[in-house]
Amino acid sequence: MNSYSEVQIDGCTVRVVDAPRVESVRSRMPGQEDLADTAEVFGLLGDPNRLRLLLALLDGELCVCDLAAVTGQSESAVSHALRLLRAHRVVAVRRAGRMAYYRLEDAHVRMLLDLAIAHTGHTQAIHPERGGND
Amino acid sequence: MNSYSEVQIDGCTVRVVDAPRVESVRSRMPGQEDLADTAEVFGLLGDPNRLRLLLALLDGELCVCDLAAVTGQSESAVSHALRLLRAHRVVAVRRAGRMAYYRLEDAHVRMLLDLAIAHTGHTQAIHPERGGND
DNA sequence: TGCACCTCTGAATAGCTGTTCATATGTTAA
DNA sequence: TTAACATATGAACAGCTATTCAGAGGTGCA
Repeated sequence: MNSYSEVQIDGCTVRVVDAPRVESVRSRMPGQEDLADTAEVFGLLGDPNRLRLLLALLDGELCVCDLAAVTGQSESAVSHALRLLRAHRVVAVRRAGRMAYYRLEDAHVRMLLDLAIAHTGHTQAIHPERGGND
Repeated sequence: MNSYSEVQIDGCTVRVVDAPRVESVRSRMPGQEDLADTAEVFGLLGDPNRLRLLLALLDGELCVCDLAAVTGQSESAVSHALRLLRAHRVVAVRRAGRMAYYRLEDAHVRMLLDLAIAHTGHTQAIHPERGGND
């Protein structure tokens, strides 16, 4: 006998098993806007090429063509990616003549990257046969 | 007088500005496989609905229908999302009769979620208005 | 057994995303 | 000024993704 109950959520009747728990978790859930922002940041890190760009910037600023060389992408693709990252305040640009030097701007993102790197190192220690780079 | 040089990368001649820096960053870059894995994890967190699911699981396990109620998705959508997360070992399932209780399995992902939660809202306080640039 | 229930799955579709190509903008040097 | 240069941008296309719908397991109860 799995006692479940019916609860009103957003005007709809929904079947739930642990009603108070559901209400509690729901109340602690971040607002839709914060959630969308957070998901967007994760989404930006979810593309291998953008991730490479950001990891390359961990040590300091680099110009577009060097970023292209480091990450193995076309300069156009890099520029498009940087535009996205710039729009979300993840990177910032310093213009010097016709060069554009990009740097990591978001301290939060830097923490996420550091955490990710720390864990890939761990994976590497466990699977040394994978190698450090190509 | 922007002295740049030409470097061989993957058999292609590429124009770079700071050649030693490019080589140094390139050598520190994680391997393609690790990078893809990391990006995939971030990608999983990059969808608002999946993010909601995972945040709901921070406090402990929940069944599919309660997850649907908490996150406001259809049970089918939740099941599909959980299947993906399960395939990547981010969540694990405990079956009890016809119920399926899901829990967070990946400690790394839990850290990322905690970090994200800790920072939600702060961004708003620091940057009251977003989207002035570009 | 029959039936309601919870979850899972496959197929299909609509929407998003990242890349490329061509071109524009702005800069430096000759 | 002209030419080479560094980056930025728009359009378009291919590939991916998340949702919905319909239905298929399995499970518990009468």
